[in-house]
Amino acid sequence: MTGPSIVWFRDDLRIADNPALRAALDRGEPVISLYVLDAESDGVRPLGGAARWWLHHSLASLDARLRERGSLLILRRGPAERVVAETVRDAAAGAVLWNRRYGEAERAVDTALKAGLREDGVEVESFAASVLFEPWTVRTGVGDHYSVFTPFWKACLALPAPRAPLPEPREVPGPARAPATDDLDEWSLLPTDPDWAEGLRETWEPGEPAARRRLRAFLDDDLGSYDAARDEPAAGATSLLSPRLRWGEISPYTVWHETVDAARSGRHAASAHRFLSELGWREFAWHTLFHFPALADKNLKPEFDAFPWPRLRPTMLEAWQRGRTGIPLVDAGMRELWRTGYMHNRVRMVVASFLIKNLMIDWRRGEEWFWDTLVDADTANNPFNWQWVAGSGADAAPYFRIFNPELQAAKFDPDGRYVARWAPDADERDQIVDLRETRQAALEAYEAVKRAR
DNA sequence: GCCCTATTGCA
DNA sequence: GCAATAGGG
Repeated sequence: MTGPSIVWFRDDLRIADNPALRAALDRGEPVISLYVLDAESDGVRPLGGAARWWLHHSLASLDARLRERGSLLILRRGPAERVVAETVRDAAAGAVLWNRRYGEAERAVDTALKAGLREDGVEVESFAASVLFEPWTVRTGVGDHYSVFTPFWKACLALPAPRAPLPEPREVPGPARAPATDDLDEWSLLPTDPDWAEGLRETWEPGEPAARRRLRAFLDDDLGSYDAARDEPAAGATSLLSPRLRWGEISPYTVWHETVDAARSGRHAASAHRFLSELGWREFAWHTLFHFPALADKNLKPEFDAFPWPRLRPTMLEAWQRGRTGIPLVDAGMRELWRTGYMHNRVRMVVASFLIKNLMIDWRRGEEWFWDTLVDADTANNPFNWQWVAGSGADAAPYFRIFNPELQAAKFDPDGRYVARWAPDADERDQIVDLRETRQAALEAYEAVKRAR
């Protein structure tokens, strides 16, 4: 069917290595780039506050890049299945292209839309773009999915290497008459009353060009120290790519290949290997979500349903959220998060362990807070990693592995630079719980899980 | 991807 | 008295 090609952008806000966009350009018809803000489809999780901030700026950046190339980004809001179908009808489009999603609710939308459009004679095609290995391609010897990371990643690495990234298009010709679009400002994605985004503006530049520069700077300047320093929150040794990958401003294929190239030309084999395995954890989280769609709600290990969470104490939860626990490393992490929409990975593990094991608050409350405050939270990695810390997840830390925030600080922030930066006053506070007593109580509560096994 | 405790070896 | 290490949660 002839007629313009619609590229439905979702978590892939880039023009380089975007197979759906590439396929649209190859059709030779004008291209309509569409983004749908969908808070209505069944089971699709509404974005958190920090995510909305990032999305606003990333969409603005994508629109600017499309305008430089002869078109623009069309914005619509509403349930995606209806909105995309309407856009197809209004534009008399001949094809709709998108990059695949792996959550259950998202797949349901995409599958229904695909069927409906094909019935109307519209070409529909989808592509792999946000994971290096799609969930159904990685199987154990007996055909199961993996539940332990190391064999999972080994199996991935034994598959054919991820394809090379596609080059960035020079032109994206739009139709003579562009379809109607919403005004991005009308979506009110940015906070106004109050405007709490100052720290985010100071910290981040969303958008594809900045994402590419960040990868380059990381590989050129920081890769060498990554393996040794990645666990030190004050070292600045990590890639800071997580939000860029979450929004698809850069593709994992690009990260993969540029990292492999950097390692080939340098002496950073151990660091490159380690960094790629972090991409592997990201893959593992998406695969786990694909096979266990209730990841954000249900314990992956059902015996954890027996865990005796005490009645929620809102003041404890709030002290944690605001960084007022009196535990320096915990407060530093929670304030970094509140200010910047980000937290160093080592500190994420520490604050999560503290919430779950010392405060005995259900991991879901922590997951919700991170969902609302992190710029990089996605529907797979956020719950996956919370379950990992809780002990209820895939290849999780055993429950009895309880982080001691003071020892973690001594080990990974020995000169106290990170704590001094984010929580210089934390030492003056009373600690809201006794680390030793609460650790013991958590170990005793864990007995219920062991009995339920 | 950990922490705690007890024990051992050495001073 | 301390550091290193094993064993177990």
